[in-house]
Amino acid sequence: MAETARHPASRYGNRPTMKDVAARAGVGLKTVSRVVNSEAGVTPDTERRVQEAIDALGFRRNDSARVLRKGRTASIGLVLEDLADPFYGPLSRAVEEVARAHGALLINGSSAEDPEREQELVLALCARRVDGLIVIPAGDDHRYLEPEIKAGIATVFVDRPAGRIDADIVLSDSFGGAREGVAHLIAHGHRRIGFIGDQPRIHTATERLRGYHAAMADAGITVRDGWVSLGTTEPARVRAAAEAMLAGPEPVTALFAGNNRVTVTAVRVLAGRERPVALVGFDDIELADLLGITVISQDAAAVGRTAAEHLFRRLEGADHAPARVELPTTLVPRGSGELRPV
Amino acid sequence: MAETARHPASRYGNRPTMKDVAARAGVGLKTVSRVVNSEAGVTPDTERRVQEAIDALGFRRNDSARVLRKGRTASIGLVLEDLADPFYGPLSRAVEEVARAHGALLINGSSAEDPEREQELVLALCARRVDGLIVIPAGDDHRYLEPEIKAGIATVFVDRPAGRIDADIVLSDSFGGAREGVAHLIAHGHRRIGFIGDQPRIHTATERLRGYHAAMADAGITVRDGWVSLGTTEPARVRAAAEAMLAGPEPVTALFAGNNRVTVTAVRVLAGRERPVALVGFDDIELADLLGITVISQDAAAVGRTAAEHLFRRLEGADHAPARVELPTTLVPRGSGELRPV
DNA sequence: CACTCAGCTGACAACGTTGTCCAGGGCCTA
DNA sequence: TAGGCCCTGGACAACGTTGTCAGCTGAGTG
Repeated sequence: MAETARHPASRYGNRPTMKDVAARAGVGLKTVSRVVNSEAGVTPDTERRVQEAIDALGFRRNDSARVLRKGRTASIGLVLEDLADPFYGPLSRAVEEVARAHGALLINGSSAEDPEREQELVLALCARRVDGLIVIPAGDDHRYLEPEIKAGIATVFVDRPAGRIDADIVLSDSFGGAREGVAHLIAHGHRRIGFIGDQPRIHTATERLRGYHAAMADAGITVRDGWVSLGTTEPARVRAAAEAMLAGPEPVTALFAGNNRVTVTAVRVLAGRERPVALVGFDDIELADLLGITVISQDAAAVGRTAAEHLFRRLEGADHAPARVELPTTLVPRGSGELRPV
Repeated sequence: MAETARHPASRYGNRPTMKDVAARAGVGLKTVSRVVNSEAGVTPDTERRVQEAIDALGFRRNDSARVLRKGRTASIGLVLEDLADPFYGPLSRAVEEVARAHGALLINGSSAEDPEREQELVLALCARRVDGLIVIPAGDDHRYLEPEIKAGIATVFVDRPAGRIDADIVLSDSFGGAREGVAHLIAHGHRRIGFIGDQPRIHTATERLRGYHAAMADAGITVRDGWVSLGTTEPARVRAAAEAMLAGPEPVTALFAGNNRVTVTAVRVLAGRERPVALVGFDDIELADLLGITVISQDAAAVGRTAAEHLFRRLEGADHAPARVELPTTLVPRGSGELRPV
């Protein structure tokens, strides 16, 4: 027991170490290290003996110690909003693939759109000394990351720019995408168009709103009070917002949904209505083709891949000024966005 | 440069250590450690001085060293098939939430259904000394994990049992779910029912097929050649399989889809047909309600949560025999499964 | 046969942290 | 005022690995 307290690492369950392997194989510690790392300069016979000892003992190198010694963890951190959101699955997977190609593991965390939780997660990852960080920011002040970045943790922000610090960023063209989507509705004859988006705190939400306003202004349409709803994407509130816009003597004839969750709820609301209402949503959704939903599609996997590749280029020494990469969006017409106003 | 070689950890970018903080605050090393870990026995005044030094230097504890010393990494590994698959997003998120509640981080990896890649990932996680592992197995031989488990890495398998070793397992009732779904079709008058599933190598695929056979046998129906297709879930092949079953003089009047990806393709195939064909799919899909798709729903989040809770119970010392937890599925009738044969 | 040289091997320190243990100082009590 | 005790602080070793460097062996050469 006292033994346990003295050697807390026995919690590993007394895993064999290189020392044990060395003793069993009758060689020196460093020779085991050489075999484990496939370094040159070991006779085939010695190597065989060491390998046998490794197999017999079930030895597995302790990467914690290795990391401590080498200074690189071969892991990167990804902090996103919600792993369960269909937008982040492919993004995360794409990041993982790039990491794998570079021999790195991926540590994942969801901020749940809570700035404090984001910071807590990011700092935990920094304490682990991840080599790099990919962050989909929830907060709007990332100065807490300055010492970390200065200390060498490469960081790339995704989907929304970092707050109050200058850093690499990869995002979709939210403004342009929304503008195109709304212009598409206008081109099909709509003038009274509603916009339902996420909280204005979120950068993409305001960018998309800005796109909406730009398209309306381009067409010389004055946006009326009540056509715009910004808030949570919680179904009940989105439903209420949509229904309010669709009521009254001069209801909107078309809706622009600011993200995939809003689109899903909007589809449900519109499905229960007699009068057809046009709809364009930002972000693609599975089966949207079967439901005939017109969307502004952004390629989540491409965003993730681009960000990760950028990160590894930094890790390999690229030290140019922070860059901003904006990926284009695509309008995918499927019917709902081509309905004429009634 | 020689300096760099001698002190490879300078790759951290010369991050300050506790020693640096101690020097700056004019206290001993251990005192800094105490402050960092909020241990008792430090005067408020000393604590303040240390804290100031920490902030000034931008010190962040190096968890690698901590882990090495303490023997616990406060992280768990999750190896699944594909993070981009909508089934695994919620599962992964649920695992993450439980981990978070226990103060642990989550390291994620996708096996892409490749046994070799699974093993590679799992062993990499073991080398990191994750405290525990949650694995959705791709391979069917997990004896390679025996030394790891013996060495104390708690392991829970999910969705499919481990191969050739005895371990904890949490899964959905694939057999019962499929049987219920097929029986549902039979109850609506179908006799010629097709089954399209994943590769027989995958446990859930064969369990669901077994459920199909059981339901058919219960109804005294002889399953004909050509009603069953097992293979990849790649859209083109699923499409070909479905079309083959729907052709000929005695086509099937209903389809049972073995997983969400098959269901999606099946819906696409059936959407292009005149004659209505009934469909029940295993796994729920977003917007399936709007498309009226009847499914056997399994609660991915519940599976993830259960597995993670089980894992942490193990980590906290539970050492009963390996357990098997089977979660029930739910039939959700939405129209497609209630169509009568034509 | 002595010498060189190359190729293997192992002793040792260091990575940054935490557990143990001891020293010193202040305070309280007798 | 002396004695004892508690509280705070620090020296030191250890966790398991890898880089450095020096020693050893055996073969080849003059």
